Amino acid sequence: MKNAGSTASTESLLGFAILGMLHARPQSGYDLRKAFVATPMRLFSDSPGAIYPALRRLRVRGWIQPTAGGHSSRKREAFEPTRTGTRSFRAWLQEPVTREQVVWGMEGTMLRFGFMGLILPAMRTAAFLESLAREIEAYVVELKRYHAAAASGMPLTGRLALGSGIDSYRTQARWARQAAGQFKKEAKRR
Amino acid sequence: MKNAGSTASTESLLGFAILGMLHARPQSGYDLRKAFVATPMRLFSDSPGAIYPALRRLRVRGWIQPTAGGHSSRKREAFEPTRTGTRSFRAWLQEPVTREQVVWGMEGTMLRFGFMGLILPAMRTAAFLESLAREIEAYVVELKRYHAAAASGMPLTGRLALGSGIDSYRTQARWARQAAGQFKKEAKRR
DNA sequence: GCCTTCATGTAATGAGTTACATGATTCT
DNA sequence: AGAATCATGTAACTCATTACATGAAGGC
Repeated sequence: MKNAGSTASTESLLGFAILGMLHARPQSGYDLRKAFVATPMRLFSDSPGAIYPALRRLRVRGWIQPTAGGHSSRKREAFEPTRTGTRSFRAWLQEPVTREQVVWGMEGTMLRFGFMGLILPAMRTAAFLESLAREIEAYVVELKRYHAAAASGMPLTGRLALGSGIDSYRTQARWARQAAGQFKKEAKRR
Repeated sequence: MKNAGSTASTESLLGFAILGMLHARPQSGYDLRKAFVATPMRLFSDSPGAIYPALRRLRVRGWIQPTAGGHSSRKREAFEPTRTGTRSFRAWLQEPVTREQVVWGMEGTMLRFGFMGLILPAMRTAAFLESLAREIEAYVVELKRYHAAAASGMPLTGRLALGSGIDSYRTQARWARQAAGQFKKEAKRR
């Protein structure tokens, strides 16, 4: 589904998801597969045909490397992020939220937010959430305009679907505003 | 991103989106592109490299055909659904809502709902919404369990992201229940 | 020794993305 | 006539999907 939302480096969303997981803890491809089925990261594929090629891509880019310990007893090869990997990851986390990302689904955006706590200070996270809220609110205005204008000529279900979408976005915008406040407070507190 | 959610016939979500638009009104590839940028269907690609191949696929399957009138003045070739196309479309609309579809994003599901008013009776729509609500609610239970269990070992942002996702799902489930009620009433009224 | 699970991979396929190509039509 | 827009298409590339292949470890 189009791009992961990265302007600079182009890597798939799955790639960044893996990179993020490796920032939490060095893991093997098999570990990642298990995590992808057992956690809310189910959003991502657990198929080896997706994960192992992604791992190779990341390795070739020099973003991850096998852990120093080498594959222990069992033939498991765990990976950890390299320094450039962490730099790329941080850059990805800090990319501005675009309208496109909001329109094409919030998976990537929420994934970024979920990983932010690993390596970004609270202030950055607050800024991210505020830009997210702004983008969503702007998009809601656009959607409402359309909803009002094109109400006729659409089946009832179409109008309801659109209305439900608008509501979801508004809820998410409110949430982002409120969470941003929390992180700002957190940033000041310390 | 994985499948459109069809068990029987495999056609991409874009393909079904196009098929649905053609049920509303015969259109050319160019018309569809314009609609995809100008309406909330922006979710779909407006790139010719996606739409024209999709149109060909649908034509080869015998689901759509050029309109009888032929391309009027300008070289526009409008398409309309065939009888088998409508049958496939109706079958797609009526496919049960699966957990996978809920996990992998509601785009396909909401798209189906939005088109339902075109060719399905209110009773069917109500049934669809109820099965949707059931699936979402079951998934929310799963997510909550994970949220409670894995609260530790996740960064704050991760927990918040998960919590926000759960809230969104709950809101959507409530909406589905309420809308289902409306359609049931509508079905009885006539 | 055999079977299951662990663990990594590859091949074929399908579909979307970007970017370019190609005519036809209307406007000025 | 020349420019802009209409309208359809193709080529190269990327990435995920399904399904299959391979070998090693450990349980019985």
